[in-house]
Parts: sequence; structure tokens; C-alpha cells
Amino acid sequence: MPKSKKPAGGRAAKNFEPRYGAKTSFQDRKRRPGEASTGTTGSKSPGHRGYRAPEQTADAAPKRRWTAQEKVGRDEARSIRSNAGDDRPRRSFDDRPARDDRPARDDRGGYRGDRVARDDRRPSGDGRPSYRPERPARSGDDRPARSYGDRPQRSYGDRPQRDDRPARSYDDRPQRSYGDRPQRDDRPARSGDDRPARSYGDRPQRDDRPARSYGDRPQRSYGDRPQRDDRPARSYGDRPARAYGDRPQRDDRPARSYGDRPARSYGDRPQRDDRPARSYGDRPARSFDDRPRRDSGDRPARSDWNAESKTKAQQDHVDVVHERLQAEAVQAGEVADVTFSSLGLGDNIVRVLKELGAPSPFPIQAATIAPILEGKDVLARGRTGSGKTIAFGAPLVESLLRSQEGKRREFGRKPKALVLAPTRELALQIDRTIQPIARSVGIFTTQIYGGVPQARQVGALKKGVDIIIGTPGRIEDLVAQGKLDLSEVQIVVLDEADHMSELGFLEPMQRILRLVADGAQKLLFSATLDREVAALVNEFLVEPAVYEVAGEDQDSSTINHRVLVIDHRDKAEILSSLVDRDGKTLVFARTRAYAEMLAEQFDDLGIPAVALHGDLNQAKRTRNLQRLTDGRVSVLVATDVAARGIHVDDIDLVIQADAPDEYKTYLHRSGRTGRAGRTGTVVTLIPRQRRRRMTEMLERAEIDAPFEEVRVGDDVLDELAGRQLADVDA
DNA sequence: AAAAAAT
Repeated sequence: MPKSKKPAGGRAAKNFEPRYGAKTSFQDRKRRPGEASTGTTGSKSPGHRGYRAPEQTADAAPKRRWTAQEKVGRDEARSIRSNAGDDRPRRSFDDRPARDDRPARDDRGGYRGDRVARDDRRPSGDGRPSYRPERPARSGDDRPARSYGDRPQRSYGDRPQRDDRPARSYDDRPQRSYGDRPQRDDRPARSGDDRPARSYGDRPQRDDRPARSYGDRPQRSYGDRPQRDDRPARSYGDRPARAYGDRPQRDDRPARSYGDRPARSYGDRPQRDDRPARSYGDRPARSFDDRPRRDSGDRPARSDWNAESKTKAQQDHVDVVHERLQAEAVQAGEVADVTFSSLGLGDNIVRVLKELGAPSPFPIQAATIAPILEGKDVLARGRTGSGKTIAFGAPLVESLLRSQEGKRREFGRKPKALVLAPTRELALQIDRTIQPIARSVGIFTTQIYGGVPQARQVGALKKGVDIIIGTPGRIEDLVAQGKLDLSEVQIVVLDEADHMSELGFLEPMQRILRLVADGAQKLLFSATLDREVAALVNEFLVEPAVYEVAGEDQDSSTINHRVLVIDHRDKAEILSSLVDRDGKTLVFARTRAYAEMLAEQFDDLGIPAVALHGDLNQAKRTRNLQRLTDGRVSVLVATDVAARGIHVDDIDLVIQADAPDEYKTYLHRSGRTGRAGRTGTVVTLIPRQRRRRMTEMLERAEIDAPFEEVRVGDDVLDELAGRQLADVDA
């Protein structure tokens, strides 16, 4: 609202709740002095200066926010590194107190006022009651699930609180987007800040939204506000319609893209035929041929690698692949004797690898390290949990070290290597592996990903770093701002390269790859590397060597696959039964809303669970994943944000509450368990009508899984949950 | 549908 605080704030506070108003003002004043060591803030607090205050506030606010965010970011980083187990206790305690503070804040009064006003405007208010409980959950920074569960239950008793909470929760969102908690603390201080927040957060709008229902949430997520205006008008009925209307187009698009790719690949391949023919014939064959073909299986025309590979793959691809690999790099006999040192890595790096739990190289590492050190472009496929991060990370560091030998670490030097990942969590995880390796030889890394304040990242860039590990959006953003220069990047790694070549990622990847130094070495890794990377390979790679590990088929897998055919109405209960167990369980849901709902459901049943999806702010995402990692929670319900790359040591059960649509997704999700040779089980729930689709998908994934009709209470559920006899006896 | 920038 344009009506800034002063008029509204002063009057509103009095009108609504004199108490709150008074308290708030006091608190603000006190805090500001403390916080605002900056000085100018003092003048602000006396909001009396009508006009100045707003201006100053505006100026000051950003600074405070950033500061707060920076702090948050640091805290996050620390907590991650130190495994700060504090959170739990702190969580609940910290969070709540914080909340308590908020209520006291002026904001609430203001918010409430807004809400009321807006509520009156819109009939949507009717929907609220039912929706509200949910929303808070969402925003529920802490554990949406719990908060959700709690609220509904508390519902009436708590409502007085709720009123407060909603305010909080609402506050949180805007905060989230900014940086979160620190801000919260700050808020009281920032009276001026609130407004912007309000306008952004628009609780009122949100109130409306709830009425809209879940479907909106995901959409709302970030860029909604402008859209929101539109949305209400559209209403639900319209959306689906649109969606359908659009689909035809979508269908066309894919078609186009496919059409184009093949075209490219066709055109290019002949040239490459020679190249690929050498090393390619072998594995790319498989990988490239298999799935792509299926998609557009018609084109026998698909040249070279494809043609060869197809033939070989279809006829006896297993043998072919094995031969190739063995011949190239991964001979079984050799691998046993290979050491990191013999592959060309220096002593410091070898020592750190040992500390990281990698005393000797895994096959994929034995295969790729030497060629990477030789400067070759490399495509590598190693199944989930086979050690790909070290396979590119260690030689990456070694290469940089060699190239910088004798040189001085200059302040503000430009980055020399870039590692790109599809999710922030994966970028973080990769850095956790590479950073210690790099530090051991005086090379610096920094993370560049979204959802957190830029300041710290930019600060690191100013000082000068050697390796950047991040996600495409923020990297492009900083490049556009002139804060990141990729022109001296000599090595680029694309982790989950096939995924990075998919529709939403391909173009950003192409733009980024065009920014790096000419002739920069390119490394593409993925457990499901296939022809999908052709667009990138054709444009950016030169005579790439292709590696995969021999014998990596399902027969050698340590994952046990099961498919439960269920009645839809039993789904919730069956899921609860499956997650009610001792080990760590990862549950995949198709949508953010469903992931959130399931986490809440489990939590309500006394099974501690948290959610991980894109509707959460980055702090919560990081925290919730950490909770599973350190065992404070044994159930994580996630969207496909957690499907690829994420490594949590002891996950022994993966449950797909919704079956994936693509075989690749199935492989990546299931790959969250059974890592590094450990055993694990993957359970997929499907309704009867999905049996055929599921069968086809499993065929593409080359996975054998028994289908079992299951009902609530069946023994198989106890077996899968690992309860077995104990429960029976009981 | 989800993810990836921010506001």
C-alpha cells in the first residue's frame, strides 16, 4: 500500500491494537540502535520525520537486508559444514521465539489490517479456513509438515496464535525470498522495511490464493505476484483449459526439437563419424542409441554412432560395451591395481581423497582421470553412486594446479574452471567434495547459486577464486551484472549432463558455454548419459573420449526393485505404513504440494518427516536435507529436485509415491539408494491402470521388478518396511 | 510438473 506506515502505522496501530503498536515501537527503537551500528538508523526510528523516514528507510532497508542475508548465508554454510546438530533444539526454540517477536511487531497490525480489508473485498475469504492451515504449513519455514499438522489440530485452540502465525508465515515468505531469519529478527527494527515486504508478500493476495487451491502454489512460488492479478480473473476452470490448449503446442515443440536435433546430429555426425567412430562406437552407442531411438525410433537413418551403436546395442550391446570399456580404461584386472597416484594425481590430493573415504579409485575414476589430465574432452557414464564427482573433481583440481604452477595467486583473478549442476543442493554437494581437494593444494572454490544473497558470492569473486561450482541461473545473472567473467575458464564440467541438455536447461547451458575460453576442455558426466547431449557435444566438444564402466547392468546392481499395484484410496495408508520404519527413507512425489502434504501426513502420525521441493526457501531446503543426512529425521519427502546426484549415506528405502514418467527419472530416483555398493530397495506405487506404462518404462530402464497387488495391512508392507517378524509376533 | 535468477 502506498499509504506508508506512518499514517497507517500510527493510526492503524492505535485503532487495531494499541498494545501491539506501543510495544512494537519500543522494540524497534531498542533494536535499531543495537543493530544499526551503522548510525543513520537512529534517525529513522523516530518515525516522526514523516518524509525522511520513508526515504531513509528505503535506503537503509536494503543494506540491512543484505547484511541479514549474508549472515544467514554464513550460518547456513557453517551449519552445513559443521553438521551443527543444534538446529533441532534451536529450531523449535529459535523459530518460535522469533515468531513470538513478530506478533509483537507493527507488521502484524499492519498485515491484519490489510488482510481484513482485502478479505472484505474478496469472497475468496470463504475458502480460507480450510486452506489456511495448509498455507501456513507451506510457509512454515520450520517444518512445514509439522507446522501443518499442528495447526489443523490446534486449529481452534490456537487460533489466536494462528492469527499471529499466519502473519509470521506470511512474513516468512518474503523473507525467504530475501534471506530469511536474520531478517525476521531485524524486522522489528525495520519498520519501514515491512511495507515493502507487505507489498511483496501481499498476504492479502495470498489469502485469496488459498481459495484458489493447491494447484496455484507451485506457480505462485516466485514470480507470481504480477500474475496473481491475472489469475484470480482466470480462475481454475480456465487454467486446465489453457493447459490443455497448450499441450498440443507442447507436443509440437518436442517434436520440433527432436526433429532439429536429429537434423543437427545427422549433419554433424558424418563429420564426426570419423572421430566418434574411434572411441564412440562403443559406449556412446549404447547410451546414445537406446533411449533416443525409442523416442523417435523411426529414424534408422540416424547415422553413425547411433547406427553402429544401435546395431551393436540391439544385437548384443552388452558384450560390445564391455569390450570397449575393457579395452579403453576399465579392465577389471587393471582397476584392482590402479591407484590415484598412478593415474597422475599429486600426493596432497591423494591424501585428501583418502580422508574423503576414497583410498583407491572406483572404476569410473580409474577410467576418466588420466584422459582428463591429458586435456581431452570427456563424456562419462557411471551409474548412480559410482563416484563420478571425484572422477571429474580430482583431475580438475590437478589440472588447475599444473597450469598454475609457478604462478602467483592474484587478487581478483578470474575463475579457471566451472562446474555446473542442475540443482542447488547438488552444487553444494559437489563443492563439499571438491573444496577440500582444492584447498589441499591452495586452490579456491566458490559456490554460485540462487536463492541466497549475492553479496557473499560476489565478494568471493572479487577476491579471486579458481573454481566455480553452481547452477546456471545465478551464474548467468552475475555474468550479466558484470560481476563474473568466464572468459578465462579452461575447464567446464556438466554434471547430470543429459539433464542439463533438456528443454529448460539447454539454452542457458549453451549461452554459458559460449562465454568460456575458446578451446576450453569440456567434461560431461551423468548416470544416464545419452544422445540427449548431442546438441552440446556437437557444438562444444572436440573429439571427446567416451567412458562407461563395464558390467554396470541391473544384474550387478545392489538395488532391489518392487512395484506395488494399489487402490488409490489405500495410497495414503500404505505410504504411512511403508515409512513407519527404522532406516532412512526417501519418498518421491510428483508435485511440491503433494510432497508437502505427505510430509505433513507422516509427521502428524508421529513419523518425523520433512519436505524438500522448490517451494521452500533455500535455507529450508538446505536444512531439511541436512536433517535427513544427520539423522534427525528419517523420512524426507521430495520432488525430483532430489532425484539426481544427491548423496545421503544410509538411505535404504526409496518410495515413489508417484511413478515417474521417464525411465531416466526412475533410474536417478532409485539411485539415491544402493550407493557405493550398499544395498537398497525401491518401491513404486501405481494404480492398476498404470501397469502397462510402468512395464514399458521398466523395460527401457532395463530393470526387472515384480508387480504385486497390495492392500492395506498386507504382510509385504511389513517386509518392505523391514518390520517383518517383530511386528507379527507383537 | 519440476528445476533454474530476482523482485
